[in-house]
Amino acid sequence: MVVARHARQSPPAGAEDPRERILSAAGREFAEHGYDAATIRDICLAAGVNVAAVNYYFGDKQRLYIESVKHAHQDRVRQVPLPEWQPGTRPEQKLHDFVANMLERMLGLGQPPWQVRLMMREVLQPTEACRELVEDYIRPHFAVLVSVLRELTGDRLGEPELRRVGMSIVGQCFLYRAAGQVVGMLVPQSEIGTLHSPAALADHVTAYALAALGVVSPLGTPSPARSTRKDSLT
Amino acid sequence: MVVARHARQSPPAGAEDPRERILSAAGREFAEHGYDAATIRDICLAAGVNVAAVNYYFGDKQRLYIESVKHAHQDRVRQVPLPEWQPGTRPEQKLHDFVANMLERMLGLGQPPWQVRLMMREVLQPTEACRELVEDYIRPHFAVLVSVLRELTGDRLGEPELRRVGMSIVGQCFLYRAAGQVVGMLVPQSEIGTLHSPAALADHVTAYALAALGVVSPLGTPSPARSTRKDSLT
DNA sequence: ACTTGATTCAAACAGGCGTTTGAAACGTCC
DNA sequence: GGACGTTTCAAACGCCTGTTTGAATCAAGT
Repeated sequence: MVVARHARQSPPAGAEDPRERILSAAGREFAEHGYDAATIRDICLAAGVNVAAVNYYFGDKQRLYIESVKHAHQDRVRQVPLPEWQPGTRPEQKLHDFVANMLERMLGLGQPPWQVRLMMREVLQPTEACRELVEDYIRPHFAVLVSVLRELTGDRLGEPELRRVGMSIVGQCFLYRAAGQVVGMLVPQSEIGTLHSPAALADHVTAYALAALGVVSPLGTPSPARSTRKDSLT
Repeated sequence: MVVARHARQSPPAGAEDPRERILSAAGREFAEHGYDAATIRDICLAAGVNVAAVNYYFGDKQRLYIESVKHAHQDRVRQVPLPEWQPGTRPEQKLHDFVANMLERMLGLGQPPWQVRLMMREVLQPTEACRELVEDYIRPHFAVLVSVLRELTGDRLGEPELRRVGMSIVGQCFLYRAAGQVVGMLVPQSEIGTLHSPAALADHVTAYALAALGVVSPLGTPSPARSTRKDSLT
């Protein structure tokens, strides 16, 4: 009956903290199988705790889910922060960096990104945790994109049009994240490692946008213009 | 033990055919709740048949799922066929028609498109039914898009590059279908009915592509060029 | 009228699910 | 050492799931 209303009094809280272990295991399971198919028993087995631990620490499955989404979200923000630029950076470079950053975050070859898979589920079929995710994580990123586009276009386009262009850019990256397997079926196997790699896609999406906005000459014209892929931050 | 291996001998097969009713109800339930969360009991209740009917007609839940995906797919192909153009149609017009057609099919205000939701699930998390879906349904559509793009660019771009541009176009539409709710949170409420309506999006995506390919002048320039939205097939 | 096969149905089955329980184990203070 | 609040555990509880069963119903065919 005692519903564990107590601040954790082990401030170091290493990987030994059961609560942390449950959150991590739950995130992985929810990301892999979805809310319904993921079972508390599997989560607790992976976390090395008793099945009753979930009820003890989180109350029920739904609250565990919400907490694990927020936990993954915080992890991801810490791992891949928004890019920051020197004062004089040219906007073309900023756009390329932003797109490369977003693709790296979405397709991230760094580590098996179960956090992204979990958040993707939230985006595709929103639950209660979604609104928080948008406000804390997605909206700030999108605002940066729009501000970069504003820098690129001056005052030729209004804010609503800039948002629409921003959606066009995000959509291209989103397709590869959400429907990657289908893309892999439509494109010859030899191309997906080259023309559709994160780096190549960053070049393409950036060039596509810059050409559409008239900053560089159109795709396929002899002079591919300047500075869209000189050097990145890495 | 008799596993119902018999051709249906009621060729008229109106809405009274139990098999058809089960397929339709199953499609709706699977589309709404996903494979795991959808229950055979709910499906049979909606179809007005006994729970044992699923086992009788389809064997088990998984085969019912696969059959219902294919059924929805066939329905959709019949409802929204590929656009066909008069011999002399200009490629800019073709691109606009294609994009408008794809958006109409995805966001379709025609009828509550549970068929699309079901297929979207298959794309986002492929099962066995996915490969068939790609070969029969998605690949032919994509081939038409690439051929239109080839018409537009002549031989300035190779086939691989054309595929990548095609993905850019599909991605923009896909975002609105798959992540529509998040888009609705990022964009002011007043804009989603106007600037982000299917018709307006078709204009935008087409103009964005044509500008990037150098067919028309860039976005935001005084002369928006000619003929990108003269008239459609409807 | 009787047989035969296809179809429907209510009821039950075994198994997995989220959740609860009550007691044991643990650590920490007086 | 003993008392107390926190944490862990094995076991069980209902409930719901997909599936099976065996009899009832129906529609011809002979």
